[in-house]
Amino acid sequence: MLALVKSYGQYCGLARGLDLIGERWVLLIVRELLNGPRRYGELADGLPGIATNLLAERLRTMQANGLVERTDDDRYQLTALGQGLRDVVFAIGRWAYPLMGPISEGDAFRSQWIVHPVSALFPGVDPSRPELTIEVRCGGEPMTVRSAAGRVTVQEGQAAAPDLVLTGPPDVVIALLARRIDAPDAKARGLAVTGDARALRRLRPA
Amino acid sequence: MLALVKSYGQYCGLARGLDLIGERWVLLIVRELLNGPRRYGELADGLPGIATNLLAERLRTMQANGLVERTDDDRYQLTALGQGLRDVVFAIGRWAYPLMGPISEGDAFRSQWIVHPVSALFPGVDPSRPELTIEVRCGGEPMTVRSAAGRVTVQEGQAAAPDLVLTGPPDVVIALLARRIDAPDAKARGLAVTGDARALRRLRPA
DNA sequence: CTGCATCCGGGCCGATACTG
DNA sequence: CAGTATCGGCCCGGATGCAG
Repeated sequence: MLALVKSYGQYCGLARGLDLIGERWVLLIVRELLNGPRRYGELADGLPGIATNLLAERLRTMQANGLVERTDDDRYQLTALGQGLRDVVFAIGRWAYPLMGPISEGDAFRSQWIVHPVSALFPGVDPSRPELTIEVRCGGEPMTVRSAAGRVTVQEGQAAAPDLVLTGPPDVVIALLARRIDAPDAKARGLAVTGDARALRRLRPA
Repeated sequence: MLALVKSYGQYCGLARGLDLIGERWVLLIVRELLNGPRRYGELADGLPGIATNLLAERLRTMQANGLVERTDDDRYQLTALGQGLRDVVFAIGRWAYPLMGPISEGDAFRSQWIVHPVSALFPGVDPSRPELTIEVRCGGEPMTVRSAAGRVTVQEGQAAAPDLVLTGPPDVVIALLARRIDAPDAKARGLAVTGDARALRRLRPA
């Protein structure tokens, strides 16, 4: 095996982990694959800014390191080891979230990027959560947030019969779901609401 | 400010976080500083393999990004934001720990690197933990693991009157503390024990 | 001696062109 | 669609210099 990646050569768990995930783009590729298996072109689209040769090389290295494998239909998916990085991705996201300002002009955005922050807002199972289906439109493909049987899931695609449709910038949508702002504030910041926004209050306690 | 670091330019919490901590060596510098303020030379010693110019440049960037600040006596220490990375460092360590084999010849090691894995073994407060002081010698400066008032702490330096002294390779010491192996196995793998190793059983439930 | 700065060779990154 | 080939430039790593 070619150890192309420069190892830190330190007997330390953090250093060993960074030998596998410390290179540029690796954790962002993991972010995309945490939502399920993806084709090469889908990954390239979800990683604006990556060069095609780098994506190919990273996928090869991640495969050699046991993070990624190919499916029967030639898509890429995380191995069990790769799935274990969910906690790492969420830990970094939680840490970085407070220092995210409003979205700026030069920032790229993909609608699937709201899956992790929204999932983090509604962890685990809470039977007191109401049945609720929300369609979110932040640009690109619409996303569906569904609360059912106490569990909240986020999927790509529009909802069949949403109770609520939120259309606007991603930072405003997330702030509203997190109840850091209320509906009038969100509307002042560019959000359009179809349906009864008061349903959100029962989804997440203040 | 000069944004020297190449940003991913993605409106995503993970990408924003990696803009600050994704560069090589940054999280390892955080690892060192999580144990308290350090001088430049101490950092260099705790980061074998780093080039001196890189350490200086990283510290400057981390200071500009609000992760690190200087103390009155010109040492480096983490800001509140930098301290928040403890969860990230631990998440990566937990993930990577299972894929660490025994220490190999080319690996560098520093005794302070056992602080995080040992701390992770004994989280929070547990009143049922016995009062116990263990001196650990894995090479370099000895370390002291102290269980007092239900809380386990790890510090540099030897203990005044340890109940137990463990001398041997770091992987064996940690495996014994984690109770993944027992005392006879540990001795077979190069560990020397002074005192009654049975005291460890009360420190951590099987 | 500590705490960096400078210099240099090689490799990685990023953009583009190209191919089955 | 799914990569491979190529190339300029920047970053990394190692050695050395030097000021307080």
